[in-house]
Amino acid sequence: MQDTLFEFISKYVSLTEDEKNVLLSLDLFRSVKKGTILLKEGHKSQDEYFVLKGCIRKYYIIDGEEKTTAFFTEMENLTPHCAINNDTSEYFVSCLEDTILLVSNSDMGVEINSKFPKFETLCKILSEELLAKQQIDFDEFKISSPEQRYLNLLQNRPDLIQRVPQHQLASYLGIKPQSLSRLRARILEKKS
Amino acid sequence: MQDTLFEFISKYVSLTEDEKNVLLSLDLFRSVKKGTILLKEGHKSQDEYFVLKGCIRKYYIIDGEEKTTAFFTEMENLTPHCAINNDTSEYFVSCLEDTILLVSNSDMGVEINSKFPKFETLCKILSEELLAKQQIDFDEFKISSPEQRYLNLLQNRPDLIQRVPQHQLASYLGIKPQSLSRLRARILEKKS
DNA sequence: TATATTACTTAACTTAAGTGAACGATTTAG
DNA sequence: CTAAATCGTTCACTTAAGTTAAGTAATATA
Repeated sequence: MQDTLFEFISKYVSLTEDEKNVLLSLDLFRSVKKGTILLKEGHKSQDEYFVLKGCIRKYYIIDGEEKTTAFFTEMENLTPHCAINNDTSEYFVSCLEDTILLVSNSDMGVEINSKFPKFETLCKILSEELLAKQQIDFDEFKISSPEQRYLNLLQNRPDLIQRVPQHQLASYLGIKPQSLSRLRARILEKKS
Repeated sequence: MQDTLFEFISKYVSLTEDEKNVLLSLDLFRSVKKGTILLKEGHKSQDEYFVLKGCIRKYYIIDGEEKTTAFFTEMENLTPHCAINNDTSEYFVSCLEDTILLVSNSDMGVEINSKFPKFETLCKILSEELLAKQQIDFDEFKISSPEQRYLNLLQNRPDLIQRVPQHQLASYLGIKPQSLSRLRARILEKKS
């Protein structure tokens, strides 16, 4: 598991054995069972999550209804808004599958940065990349219809469609589960 | 005009007179007329834009139709994706009003960083803030209907509704201009 | 100033999403 | 293992957005 992490990091910055050991010594790895809620609405937490294996999900509860706005899978990072603003969370984060996470917080960030200065460079690159990716995703969402969004997802993240329950996918696409069922049926009809 | 810039920056990092002079010496200020196209689809550019006064707009042209995905007004920054990836742009950027911009590119970034190290800190804070803001905006967009999106905009950015043409607003809300007209009429009816 | 173009609204009609309900098929919990 | 709850699909019906077209107002252009 550590190896996948080091492999991922080495795409961005080179790592010495010493630096690898620093990372390991911090004991950041956590195994969490499917269904575990990592963060609850109204709660405070400084933790941020980097997914090594598995899938976590971010969702709001509006009028008693879950609204899923994001999934994070292998090598994706979720830094909850409340951790940045030192505020209470507006949303939930839970595990969709048994998941292995790297859980860090800003205290650790300070420690990591002192022992491992490249870490700051890494964070900068990752957050720039994330920002760019998010802008594109947002643009694509805005300019697409629900059906186009589903087709895009099928192209870009076919794994999600397999591993995520339909009703959560629907909400992620901005529609109701029934509409997603119908939309899928419609697409199949068109093909034939 | 410089004063508004310094005032804005001083919210994040303190500025000495020397540093102010460094910034001014770089000659970053540009006045651009309404309608000017700053970036075209298919073109390359390293420039990024910080709006001091006025409004710029980011839009795609899909099947000959403009799809507006963002507006940037006073004290907001647009770093085009193509400037990060050194790629050709997928979208256009144009001026909605006569606008005063701060135009910078990564070459200047190097120069600024050497003469003015705090600049890096400033950029980091701003991009973190922007990332957080974008995530919230995206979430809000996903969990809202077009009507709710319009009402949110009315709450959060009433200035946009005044200064932006309806058909661009519509596309920004993810709907057609006719639907926006109808939606507005519907809201007025409900109120009475 | 006259003319052309563009912007906004309204209307009628079409298409797709929301809603409520029903039905098996899974999954979960006792 | 069984009962209960949840999930996914389908249906009929409602509501809202897309489409096409028309008309008026505002703006830009010659």
